[in-house]
Amino acid sequence: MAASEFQSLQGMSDIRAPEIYLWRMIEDEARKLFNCYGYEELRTPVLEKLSVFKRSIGDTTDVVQKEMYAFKDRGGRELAMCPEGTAGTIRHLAGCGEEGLNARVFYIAPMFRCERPQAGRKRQFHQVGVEATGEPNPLADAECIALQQNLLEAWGLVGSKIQISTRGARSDRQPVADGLREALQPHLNNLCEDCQRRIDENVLRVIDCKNEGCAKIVDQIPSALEFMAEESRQYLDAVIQALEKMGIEVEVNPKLVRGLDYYVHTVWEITHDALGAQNAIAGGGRYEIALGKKAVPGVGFAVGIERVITSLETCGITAEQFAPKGGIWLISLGEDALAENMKLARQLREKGNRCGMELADKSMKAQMRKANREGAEIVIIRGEDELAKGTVVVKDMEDGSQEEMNLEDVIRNA
RNA sequence: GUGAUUGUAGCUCAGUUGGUUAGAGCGCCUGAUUGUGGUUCAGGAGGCCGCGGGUUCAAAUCCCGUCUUUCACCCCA
Repeated sequence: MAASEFQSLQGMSDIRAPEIYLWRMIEDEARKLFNCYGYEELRTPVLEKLSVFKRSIGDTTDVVQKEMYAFKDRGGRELAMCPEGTAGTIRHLAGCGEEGLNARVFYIAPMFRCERPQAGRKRQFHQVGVEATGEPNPLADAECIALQQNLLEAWGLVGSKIQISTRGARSDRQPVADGLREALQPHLNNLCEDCQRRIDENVLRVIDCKNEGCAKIVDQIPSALEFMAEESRQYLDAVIQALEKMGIEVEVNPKLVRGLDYYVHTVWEITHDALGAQNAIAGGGRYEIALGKKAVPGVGFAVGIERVITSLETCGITAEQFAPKGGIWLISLGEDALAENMKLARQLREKGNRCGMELADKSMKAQMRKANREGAEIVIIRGEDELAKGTVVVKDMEDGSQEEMNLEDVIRNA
């Protein structure tokens, strides 16, 4: 709380115990599950050439235009900190030749976006995401969504909703934009200010405007899907059918808009009510990204760890549940016992025991209090008497019982 | 980028119309006869009142700036 000259940056926070226990659970469960699905971990640099993001996410998107940490380094090179994970991943895979066109990778990494912080939005935030490259195939998309659902389940998250839609093939973009514009034209004067601007810049944004008046108008006009080629709609249907076979329910929402340029065909979003205005905990879709000679097709998703954590908390899942517990606490009475206990602690720790002790000469009462506070299950007491006899007193903190035991036996049974 | 909002002890917060040594609860430390925790009781330590300016005899309190917190818009995970 103490604000100082050397405080951390706005929207960037330090993560420590107990909260960190939840982070570790999330990461551990993710790695386990990704292994089951045959995904390998990929760690890409935080910094990339600015062009990587411009080219893949899109030059005109808000993410690139107003949210990135972009700067020139000492050599005048234009760089940016990754605002999302797909671009860097595909930049890597695009350089892997044949192998990169049929890969399954996942990442757990920090992302950076220079926006004003608010609920569920940090300037440094963290995502766990996957990418599976390969030619468009509805089954691949369905499997990716299945993986995502399994992931949320593995974390114990309940109450999330999945919405799905399609952006159609690239060739559908123009007809969709034209079609929507034409349909909206008669209502132009009734749209909100933003939408009057958006109708030219990015019609799709009009579709998901939260303004009530705009929403009503949008309900009256045909959905974007109706301006797409038949094959594009069939592709979405195939994904939905495959999901149904796996027992995964989705809500089709033609108004779902995903802003990044690289998406084609299937797009989806997971929302959770716990979150407030930023209610998406995960988003994904099929894409096509040209960062090399050949465009890399693939499908993937990313989950926001911070947002998952707030959602988990409303499910009653807390960090404390994953806190390390129990262990042994050593109590030393006198300097000799203290020195000997240092040795004992080392031996116990070498055998994998969680073991703590006071390193200063404190009263027994103080040491016992600390042992209790640290949640020790067992306390080992050593004073001059025990030292002389080669024994220790072993106390069970739960029921308060204690007995004198041979030091060797204690180490052997640890 | 726009509009609100916050900052006082380790934590959660009081602090009257500007006025003397800035408070509480929890936590922490020490004790309640020699080497035994979680309960109780007694005592104690601990504060650049976010930071920098200004007004005033006098500022935690009023004014300006700045950083930060939280929230919304925009957009996204």
